[in-house]
Amino acid sequence: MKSEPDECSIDDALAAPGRITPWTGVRNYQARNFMRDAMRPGDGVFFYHSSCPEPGIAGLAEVASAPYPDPTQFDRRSPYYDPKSKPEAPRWSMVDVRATRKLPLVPLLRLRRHKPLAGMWLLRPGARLSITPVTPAEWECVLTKLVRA
DNA sequence: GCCAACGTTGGC
DNA sequence: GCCAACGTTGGC
Repeated sequence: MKSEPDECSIDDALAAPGRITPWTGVRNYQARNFMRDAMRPGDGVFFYHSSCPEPGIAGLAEVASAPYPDPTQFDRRSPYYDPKSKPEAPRWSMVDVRATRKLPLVPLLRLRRHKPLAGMWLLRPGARLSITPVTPAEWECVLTKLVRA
């Protein structure tokens, strides 16, 4: 899951009450579908820093709730307000995320150079999705081969 | 700040 | 349902 460290860094997420970050504001259908249809409480999450001087995996987290409607879609004062979404048929879902641990940064460049990860959704050419799936093999690979002690 | 890639919108 | 225009993302 991508987060701009200016908005919410891994340090911010670890300092939040209960280490919980409500993952509001996703307004892309494919990313929403991953949260709504594929994520389960306890699933592992790479906390990725994007749009910053050193993009890369900055920490670990886990899915901490079932999917539920994102309340910001109904909040007129929110930048994520969606006038076309109705409370009786919410358009946007979210999950809560619990930060578990900060990692020595695994830079995007190192991910790209590691051939076994070539198929990772995050690394696909032109990939912009803020939420992308990680296979068990990719998870293990990052943790055992790329995280410096 | 640039720009390529991609998603969304809306006219037809 | 097509497609051009536009907006956004995000690495560089």
